[in-house]
Amino acid sequence: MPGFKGQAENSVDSKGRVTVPSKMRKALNPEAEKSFTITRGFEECVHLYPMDRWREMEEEFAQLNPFNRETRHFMRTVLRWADEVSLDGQGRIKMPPRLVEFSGIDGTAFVIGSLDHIEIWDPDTFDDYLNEQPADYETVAERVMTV
Amino acid sequence: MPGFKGQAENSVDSKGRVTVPSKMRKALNPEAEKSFTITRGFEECVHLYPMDRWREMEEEFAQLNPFNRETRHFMRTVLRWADEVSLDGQGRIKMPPRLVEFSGIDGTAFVIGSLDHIEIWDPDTFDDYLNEQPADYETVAERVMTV
DNA sequence: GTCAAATTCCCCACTTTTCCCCACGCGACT
DNA sequence: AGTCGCGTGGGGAAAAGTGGGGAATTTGAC
Repeated sequence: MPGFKGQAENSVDSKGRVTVPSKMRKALNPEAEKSFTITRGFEECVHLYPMDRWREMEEEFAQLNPFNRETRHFMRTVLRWADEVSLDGQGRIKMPPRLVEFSGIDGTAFVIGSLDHIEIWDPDTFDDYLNEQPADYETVAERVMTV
Repeated sequence: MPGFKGQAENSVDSKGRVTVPSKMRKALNPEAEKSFTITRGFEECVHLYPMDRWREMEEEFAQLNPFNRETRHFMRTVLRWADEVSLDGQGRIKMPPRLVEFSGIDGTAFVIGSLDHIEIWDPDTFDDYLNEQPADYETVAERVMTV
């Protein structure tokens, strides 16, 4: 089963609904049953995990030590922003208002397929993010992909 | 069975009743039979454990060495604050007055799903907690999730 | 032991939000 | 030119959260 890839710029209507690009919907595992966990990602974006993948994440979280202060801070952040959403008949999800606000989205969402999850950005925020990067693509690639 | 996640800001009425968010109620194991153990948590919050999960915790406590001074202190703290509560027909629990006072809750409760348990905070106290955190989310995530 | 007061429990009613269904427009491919 | 798939918008039904009242049970005092 292939991972998520590609990008799209879709509208976010007044009810906070965003269409999940059809190509990404086709990459969904039937096991996920059209439902996702949506939560805060890194660098002002929102992460969308298909249910089957989220289950695995939960198991990883459950292994962490709850008596460690930083673990608690981490868990509280990931989990309190998390919410369960499902595709409606039109292939859309409803973004919780607090995640719309967090990501700075206003009318338009930039959707990126990212293997096991989908990222949702405000288009302008994503541009800024790209411009902030100190190293160019080739340099980063070399560092990341060199063992 | 999915863990608890998400957040809500629900009212605490004059009788000390708080609605457990419906999404969290749906994540309950039928085995828990709508009853919980409520007790003192860490950092001025209150913890709510579904009965089935609390049973497991009790077994873990029973493994501890009762001839160790700190073990005794730990057990006395967890257990003396603990109380059993159940959902009413509207999906609410009644918070024991001493836990309302302990957490500083006054009219509004901030409820957070945290996998195997639910956390209940005073909203202002939770804000303070967040502001006290020395490291940001990205940094903490990298430290916690890097093996 | 009895009564009064307070607390708990359970039921009903209201308001707001959420969810689900239906209908439309655009573009691409046949 | 028609059809199919995809993305977009709105309206009505259902559910979630909130507040209050009355019966039953417990607590404490006399």
